[in-house]
Amino acid sequence: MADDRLVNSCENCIVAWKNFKNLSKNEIKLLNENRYEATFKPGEIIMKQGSPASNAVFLSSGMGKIYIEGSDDKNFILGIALPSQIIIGPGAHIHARNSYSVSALTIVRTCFISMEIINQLIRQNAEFASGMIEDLSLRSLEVHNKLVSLAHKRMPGRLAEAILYFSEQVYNTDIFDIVLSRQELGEMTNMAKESVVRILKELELSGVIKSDNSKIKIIDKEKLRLISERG
Amino acid sequence: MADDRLVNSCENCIVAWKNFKNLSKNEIKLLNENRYEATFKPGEIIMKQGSPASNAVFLSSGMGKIYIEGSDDKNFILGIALPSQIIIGPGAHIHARNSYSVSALTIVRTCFISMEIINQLIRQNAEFASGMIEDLSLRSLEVHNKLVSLAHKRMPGRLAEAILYFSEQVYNTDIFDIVLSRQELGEMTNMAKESVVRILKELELSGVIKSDNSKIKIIDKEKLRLISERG
DNA sequence: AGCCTCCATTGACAAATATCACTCGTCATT
DNA sequence: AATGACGAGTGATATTTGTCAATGGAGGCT
Repeated sequence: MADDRLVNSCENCIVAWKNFKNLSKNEIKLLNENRYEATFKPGEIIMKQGSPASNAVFLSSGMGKIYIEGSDDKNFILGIALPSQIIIGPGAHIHARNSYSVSALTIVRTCFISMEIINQLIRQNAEFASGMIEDLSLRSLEVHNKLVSLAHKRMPGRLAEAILYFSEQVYNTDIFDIVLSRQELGEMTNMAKESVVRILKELELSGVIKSDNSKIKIIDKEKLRLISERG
Repeated sequence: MADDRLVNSCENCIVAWKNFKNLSKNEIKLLNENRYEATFKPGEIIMKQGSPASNAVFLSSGMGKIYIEGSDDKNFILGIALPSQIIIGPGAHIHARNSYSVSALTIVRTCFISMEIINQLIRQNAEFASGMIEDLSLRSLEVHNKLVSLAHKRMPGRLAEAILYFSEQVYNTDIFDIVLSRQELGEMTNMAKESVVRILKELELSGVIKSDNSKIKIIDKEKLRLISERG
């Protein structure tokens, strides 16, 4: 039977979650036989906050926006979903509900793997469980950092931090086309879109970055880092 | 050999972490033989942010303050450490450093258990590992909530939330003596101590609570909840 | 008793940030 | 080519919140 899936197999997948390295051949096979692919267009919702967390999601290509939906359309963007990560909210292990939503920013190709399989692997493979703990801890640390950032930094610091995030965690270059609108950049740094615009301009005037519409170029990374750290 | 420790044994400990229920008799024995007790006076530091996360801490009595130390003495209080919880930062599973500090608010009696033991148990007991994942997830969810709260709520909402937290998670009653100073209440809700005072007064004037120095009494819980949720 | 320190409280003011109202492009659709 | 929707950008203004300075009370220590 021909397999017309986009990703041939978990075994040789080059964007597999690092923790899958801890699985045996048979366990990988189990994964591979129980994964489902789907492709999303920009704007489409991949995972919906509050709905049953029945699957873990993995991106094989593209970028997603991970965000918490608050009341009155006030969203908070936690970060960008990328390949090689497991996308699964902390709620999955508690009440089996998604703790956040994920929507496609570009064309996104995904693999879905049932939480039943994931939980089975956790129970039967201690190294895998450890890897899951590590991943959860890492996410937790990131959220801790966000918390401190929100609590202690003023707008320029938070925006500088976001720019560094995109440069270092998402694009791995100092010049990039940012996928987020000013509005979304505001939802990520907790500021009004007008403030994003103004502070972006300030950063440009002080020679730290160059920003033209969606294009952002970091001119003085050290200064940017200083602004990010000083708050 | 006489054992003069305050807690007789992990086996019949009534404030044990719930996940220890997943351990076998032998594993409990291992815990019990490798735990160390210490008593702290108010103000003393139980766990220091940045220092090696060599132990998990458990309170057998008293209350602690879990806080992140930012730059320039700007702390952020994450919550109150209580008995029956495991106190261990997410950093322990990543780079073996404490992600936050914990200091005693009252006289605190603690058990320390080495991370080596904890990690060994994670590796050899899948149920225990699952329980650890659950705990981490729960903490993660709490921090997510804090994040949304900070980002979307104004001061009265955040303070109302903190009061409800103390009422429901810490004291389990509607009238209590709060252990935190106004300053610390501010560090928990991200507001200046003067603002804490002012909003406490507003809440009192609108008949939601009664507050006299450290004594807080919730008069209208529904209204308080409304303020907390509406932001 | 007198002194000292810490904390709560208050009022006046300043700083940070949001909101509103509007203009201007750009791009897709008719 | 005209229309409309959406996002970027700008200036004026309002709101929220922090900072500063000062006062007073409670408790511990000499």
